[in-house]
Amino acid sequence: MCYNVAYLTKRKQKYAEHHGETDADVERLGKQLEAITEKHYNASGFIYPNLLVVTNKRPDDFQMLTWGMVPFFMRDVAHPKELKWNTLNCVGEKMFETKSYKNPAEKRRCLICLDGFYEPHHYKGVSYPFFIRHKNDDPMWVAGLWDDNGHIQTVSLVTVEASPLLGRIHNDKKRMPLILPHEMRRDWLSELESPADKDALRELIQPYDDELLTTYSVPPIRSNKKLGREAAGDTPEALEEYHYDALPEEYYREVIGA
DNA sequence: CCAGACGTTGTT
DNA sequence: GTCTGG
DNA sequence: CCAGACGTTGTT
DNA sequence: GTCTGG
Repeated sequence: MCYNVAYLTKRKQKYAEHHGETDADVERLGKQLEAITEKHYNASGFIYPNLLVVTNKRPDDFQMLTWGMVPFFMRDVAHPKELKWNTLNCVGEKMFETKSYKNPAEKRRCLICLDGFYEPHHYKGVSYPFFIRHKNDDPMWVAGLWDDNGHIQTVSLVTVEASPLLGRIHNDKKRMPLILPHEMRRDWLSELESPADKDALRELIQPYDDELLTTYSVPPIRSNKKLGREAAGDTPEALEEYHYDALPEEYYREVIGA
């Protein structure tokens, strides 16, 4: 889906430590995070939550932007829910060519800071939610595009072709968020000054290294009779591994590759 | 030319 | 604001 | 969340 | 009234 995410559910300071270059940076970023009270165990994009981001305009600050990008030219739209089309995700491979994203792709990129994200796995006509995070629980730096139409600052999450592991999990659409390797995250925010810069940026649009990820099935976020389990909602339970008897043990191993 | 779109992939 | 489709 | 739909699907 | 889809 790339429509459900978790952030700030664990030690806030980790985000500051990962992004700050100096001790002073880390301290300042840490203070910014302390001021942020919003966090989500499982937020659906369709409620248009705020996301924790670092933009190219302010690469050394955390900010909260509304999920669902409202293009700058939609001057009379006050909120993404008023848009007539879906801007929660942006297909990374096409971002320079699409009308709504081309401008943000060139000038307004950002990092979305996550603990992890959810993808649906389809088995015998039923959809099972899986959570994906770093094996070592590091924060995830996901590519985003942002915009400002004079009323609201908004963000779209960039997606890319799925890696082998994510393709087995998200087995109908085979897409995943564009997760940036930690050492590449600031490259996503760099200014484009030449065609070569644009090519370099395009090079970042790759599936992530599966070796760094772990994934497991979790309870449904909303009630769903087919899954035979109470909904977890946006609570700590949403992140906890939950085994579905309908999915054979052997099948789990094949999918997850464990 | 001009009206209309502008986007992506979930679930209950 | 800019592209697409009729 | 909230606007919009709310339905079915023949052949020898 | 309740489900679906964005």
